[in-house]
Amino acid sequence: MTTQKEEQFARFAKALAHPTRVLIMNYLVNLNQCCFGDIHAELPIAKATVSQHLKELRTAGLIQGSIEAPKVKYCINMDNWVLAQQLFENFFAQKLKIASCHDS
Amino acid sequence: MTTQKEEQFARFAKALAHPTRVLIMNYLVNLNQCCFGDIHAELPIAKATVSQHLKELRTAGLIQGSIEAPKVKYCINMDNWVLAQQLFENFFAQKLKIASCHDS
DNA sequence: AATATTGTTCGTTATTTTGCGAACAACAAA
DNA sequence: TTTGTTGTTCGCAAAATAACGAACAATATT
Repeated sequence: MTTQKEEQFARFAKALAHPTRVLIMNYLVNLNQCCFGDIHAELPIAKATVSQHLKELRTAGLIQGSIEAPKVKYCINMDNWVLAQQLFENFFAQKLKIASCHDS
Repeated sequence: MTTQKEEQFARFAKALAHPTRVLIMNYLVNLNQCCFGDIHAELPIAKATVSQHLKELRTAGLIQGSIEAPKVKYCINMDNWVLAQQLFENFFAQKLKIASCHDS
């Protein structure tokens, strides 16, 4: 069936499968520091929802957070960022052997 | 809020957010032709479920199918494959400005 | 015309996701 | 010690996803 690589790839893809989470990732990539409040301020949604999206990104390993009381600082998880980058690069690097279909 | 690019990125990511769909994509990338039955034969799941996954990939624009009675031939959608490739490449090409956090 | 092959669609069930407000926890500040 | 700030967790509701068998549709074959 599916390989470990495919499972991991799908896990990363799933974490990125929501516009809000993509926005959060883009936001984090372009900052050298930011806390929950900064992220929440960027979004038109309740803080409970923001917290939940952050949790999913954290669970997927794409970000990490540390407590700097009374704030919580978030950032990209370097190791997994690189891993995800490689997985997606490999995925799209595959040479297509297509005799393209018509229609859709 | 979220941009069109982010929306599209999330849509592609969502399509790739399930191991079975990743497997289907990898399978299609490496063949120059294949029909529903070939894909179904690769998977340990009911054909109704396979059909549903194919539909999602089709809706997301990553694949396309054409009828070659009585079979249905599937292949990668070139245009959107390239688009997705670019979106993911741009996403991961962003230079990180990280003062990394600790913990997780 | 009857039958077989190939996939899709329908209807159902179970699970997960998304979103919110309210309650809570942890710490800082007054 | 009381109050304020900052986030997380809880409980809930609505919607979407995943999976299946059965029924169906379209075309080949006999």
